[in-house]
Amino acid sequence: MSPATVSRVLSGRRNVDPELSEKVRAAVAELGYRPNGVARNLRRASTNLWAVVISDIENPFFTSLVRGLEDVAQTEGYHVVLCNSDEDPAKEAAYASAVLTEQMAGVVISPTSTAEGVQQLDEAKTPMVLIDRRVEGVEADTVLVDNEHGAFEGVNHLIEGGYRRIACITGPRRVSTAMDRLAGYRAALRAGGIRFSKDLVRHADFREAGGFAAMESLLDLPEPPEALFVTNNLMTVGALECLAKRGLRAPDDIAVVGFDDIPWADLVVPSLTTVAQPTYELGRTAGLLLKDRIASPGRPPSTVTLRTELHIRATSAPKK
Amino acid sequence: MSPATVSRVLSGRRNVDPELSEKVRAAVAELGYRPNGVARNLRRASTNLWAVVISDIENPFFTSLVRGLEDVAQTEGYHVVLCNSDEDPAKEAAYASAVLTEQMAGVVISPTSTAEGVQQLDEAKTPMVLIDRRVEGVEADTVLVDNEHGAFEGVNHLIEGGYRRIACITGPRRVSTAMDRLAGYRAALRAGGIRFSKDLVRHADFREAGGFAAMESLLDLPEPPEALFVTNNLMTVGALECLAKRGLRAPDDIAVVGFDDIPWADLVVPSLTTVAQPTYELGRTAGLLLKDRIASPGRPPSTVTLRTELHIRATSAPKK
DNA sequence: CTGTTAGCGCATTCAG
DNA sequence: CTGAATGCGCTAACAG
Repeated sequence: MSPATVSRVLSGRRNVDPELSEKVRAAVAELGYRPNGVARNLRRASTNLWAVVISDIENPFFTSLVRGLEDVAQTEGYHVVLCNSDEDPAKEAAYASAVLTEQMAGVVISPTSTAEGVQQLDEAKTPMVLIDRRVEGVEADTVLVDNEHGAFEGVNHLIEGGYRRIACITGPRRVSTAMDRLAGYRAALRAGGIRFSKDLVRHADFREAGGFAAMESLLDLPEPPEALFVTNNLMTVGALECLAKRGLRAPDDIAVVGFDDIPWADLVVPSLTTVAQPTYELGRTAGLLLKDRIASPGRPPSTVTLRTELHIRATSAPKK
Repeated sequence: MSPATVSRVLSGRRNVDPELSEKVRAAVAELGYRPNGVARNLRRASTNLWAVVISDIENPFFTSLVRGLEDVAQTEGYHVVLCNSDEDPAKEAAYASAVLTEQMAGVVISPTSTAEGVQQLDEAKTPMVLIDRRVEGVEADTVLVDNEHGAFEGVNHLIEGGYRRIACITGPRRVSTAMDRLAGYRAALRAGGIRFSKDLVRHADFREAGGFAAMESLLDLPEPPEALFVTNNLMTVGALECLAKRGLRAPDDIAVVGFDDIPWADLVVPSLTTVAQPTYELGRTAGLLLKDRIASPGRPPSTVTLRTELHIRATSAPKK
């Protein structure tokens, strides 16, 4: 029997005599034969690996997203390689390089501020899906949430609760997500007839320590805010820690709305009001887009925008 | 110039004339040449991939562990492939099979109850590190925590708080971790002069719903417990949800100690007392063991046991 | 429908 | 120290 026949049977080609096919299967079972995936990859000039490049798997936002992606990958016959960029453009670039040399089939990536790796992959025409953030000058499939609208809803909810002096802690200016959410904050203020004040806005780094420091600086204002909108989960945690350290409580001393849900938010007291993102769906959608991109590389890129959902809990209770 | 020379330069062999070496580097930069990792893998008969097979990346226990592993992998030049087994032996076996056909360099695995995949990998002599759980009949490098001692400390802490009727929700009988922690619970009762009662023990499935159901059944006892020890984080969350649903509060109605920390446990009120595991270190240690195993396959297997740490917070306040 | 053949790109012989 | 030649195991193209 020829190797070609075996190959055909094992790759599930149809044009093989059922009888021969059965003989092959029997022999395979008998000998415990196992195809060599690496050789197959070399021949096909592509692997069955997807890379997911995110800033940190320890952030629950990404954890759930990765889970969604991995579920799609599994049903489509791919494996997911986990890459933590830690928001470091150099690490992102290093992983992009690895994607190319290891001939991975595709990439799902949340770009760092300079998006070095993204550029590299774009030039190499690697199947790629951007998640969470847009990148100027790169035309690629993208999965986002309605950041501006979500922020609007969160801040508007505070305004409806009677708060007017509302601060905002957002992310770096170079990150689209930070700017989109800030825009939603401004739009809500405008709609509520509240004047925007630069003094109540802080740009931090999307991390816990950044949120902590920003909160400190806001509390040290001559006239501290009576409510706060924070544009991601880690900075929200940092801000809450700062409040706890100063003996302040939400919502009595300052009302709080955060972007991104945190695990088991319902259990904690006082429970945190959030603009929740459909994180699992984000990952799942990215996986489906990547699959399509691989199947038809020529197709024009599409952007999918998913909706956020305001989860009203205790920290945003109306002003007394 | 010959391909062999280029190969030698790029793999950092010493025996190449510095001048030629420089010329190669220049040409590589000039032409934007990129070595083909897949071909290298075929030739070397091994890839630079590590698989990490865990039940669910959405469980913070595994998230942090994977982060620790990935950090080691990165410094050692490996990539981490993420595999969610969902405690399903069939999925575990499927991933084990993929590890073999894709010629991955090693595996870090948290075995399911029947450990089908683990057996497969063991027979194939794949470099493998077991985490979190032991497997009967498999001699492999293992990273554990001192489960019995950790459980002892947690339960003893409740006893010292004046509680005597202490229940325990643990995991399946086939999982070593569940039994080790149950043993610690029994030992603490014995040391405290409290009679062990089977009626106060529940075996659930290490998931949220299981913890919820077990809590219900304990609360429905003619004489419900006054304190509770739960042997993992998800079941603890389930138990707390059950309490919340019934309008009961910890520690006033029932004191609670959980195994595994949960993210930002300090922020929540009432904050949860836990037997915390060094999850990042668990992953890091597994990575270091795997590296050593790959370097010297003949070496006898070793087991590393890390210490848990009792984090005393509000839900275990002494009995009034 | 099946067999023969060639070559993917590299690392490793072995000669020189 | 360098170059030429071989083969890792598979699949695609072609011939029968």
